[in-house]
Amino acid sequence: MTITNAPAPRASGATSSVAPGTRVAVSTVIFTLRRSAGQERASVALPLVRRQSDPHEGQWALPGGWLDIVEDLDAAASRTLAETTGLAPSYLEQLYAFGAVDRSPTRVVSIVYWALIRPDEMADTSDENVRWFDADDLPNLAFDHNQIVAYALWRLRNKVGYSQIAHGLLADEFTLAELREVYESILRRKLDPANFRRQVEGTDTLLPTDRFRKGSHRPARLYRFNQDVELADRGPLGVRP
Amino acid sequence: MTITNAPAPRASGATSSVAPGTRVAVSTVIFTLRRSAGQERASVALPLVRRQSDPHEGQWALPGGWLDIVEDLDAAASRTLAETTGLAPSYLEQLYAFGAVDRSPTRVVSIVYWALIRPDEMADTSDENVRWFDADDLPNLAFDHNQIVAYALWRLRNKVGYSQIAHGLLADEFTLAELREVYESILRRKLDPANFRRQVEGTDTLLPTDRFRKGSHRPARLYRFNQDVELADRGPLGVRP
DNA sequence: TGCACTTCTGGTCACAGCGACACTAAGATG
DNA sequence: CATCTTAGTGTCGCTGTGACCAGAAGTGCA
Repeated sequence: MTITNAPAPRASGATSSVAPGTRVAVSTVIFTLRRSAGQERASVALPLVRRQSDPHEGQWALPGGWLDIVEDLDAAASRTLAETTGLAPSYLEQLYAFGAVDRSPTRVVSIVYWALIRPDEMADTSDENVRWFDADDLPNLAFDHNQIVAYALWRLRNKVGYSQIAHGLLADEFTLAELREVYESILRRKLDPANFRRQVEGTDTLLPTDRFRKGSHRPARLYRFNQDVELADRGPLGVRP
Repeated sequence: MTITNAPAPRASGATSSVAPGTRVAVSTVIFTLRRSAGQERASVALPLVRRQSDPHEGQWALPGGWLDIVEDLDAAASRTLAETTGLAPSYLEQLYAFGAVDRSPTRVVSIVYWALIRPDEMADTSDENVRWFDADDLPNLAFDHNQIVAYALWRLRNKVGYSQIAHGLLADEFTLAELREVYESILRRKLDPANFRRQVEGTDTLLPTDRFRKGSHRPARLYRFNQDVELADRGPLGVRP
């Protein structure tokens, strides 16, 4: 294996012969749901930023940046997310650490997070260099970011089956049809409305309200996520947004 | 939050005023099964090394070391494991990246792996500074390593339910009773032999041989792990030992 | 107003998976 | 040879789930 190991200048006033150490970056795969015109279902979308500098300049890449020396990993991910979308995530979890020697010309270990944000809270970025892409229709990304997104998608589709993360894509109050549509969009298949209702009502994760959503046909009851259950979900680490 | 940020000398000939960057370490939680004398079930055990140098000197800690600049993360974990046990792991997977600012006096991001090795392949280390501990009865470890082990144990007990990792703790050929004992040790509860057989035979993960294990009472058929199935198990990343 | 249509909501039915448990097979032990 | 222990088979009842039916309650159009 050939390794291009171009020395990168360090920010401090070191002499020029300093060998570059391993640097730590933090990137985030930010998912939301987006309903494209004419599409039957909503689709999973994520923001990418166009690289302005040397490695892979001009290509699209995951939002991220260097880890600050006095910044926790989670905080760095939140910062990344805020700088891209201007929002706090409704869900944030560490995904994986990518550190293959040849994934970048200089040695970079990327701690990658994945996050969910609610479509209704989406600030429309007027930034030319930030664009939202369909997760299933991505261009060639910089570095190993295509592989990273594929893994994040796998985790999303996997975790939606046994976790309550779907609520991270909905507003405070929602109908069962809206919740079902989140699942259908992520899993890319239709779910039976009656069976879906039975399953989700079997758990204690939903609190029915006495309000209804009118407008289309028969009014649908609005539900609310049971906050008490949410915390037991994660493992002993308890990653908090 | 107070941060002790003692400068650590860099290996190269830099001037003394170089601020220390974030350093990357790799540690591994290595599990095996051990049957203590008088114990009914085998128990999960892991090796710890006594720290020889400054932070937390004398305390027990997970085996690990600095990430070499031309070394993949997986390779660093394998090296760690070899240096401790002298063996190649039968299972190796990345666990989590720990990077809280205050987890060490200097800024260290630890990429933690967890691994399984077969009890029968255990080389008994005569090293005074390496000792195997019961996972459920650990002393106070250095840094945040108690928390790390707790998380690794959670993952082990979780993953054994939906994955085939139990085979990582067995020899090539084994009886169903031996396989069941692995599950019982990890999950810390008895399993019904008949139901266990039905479940595990329902999958295509086991290949029956025509050999039997004699010695105790009625001879038990020896099984062999179906290698073809193993690969489909992991996600799109496919972490290989 | 009345009828068709859509969505919400509750219910039934058949089937698969699983825990509990009874029972047979076969070698070890004395 | 009788008894004990472990290996392996079969059965029963419960539960969760997919497929599907049917009534409830609105909208929209003739």
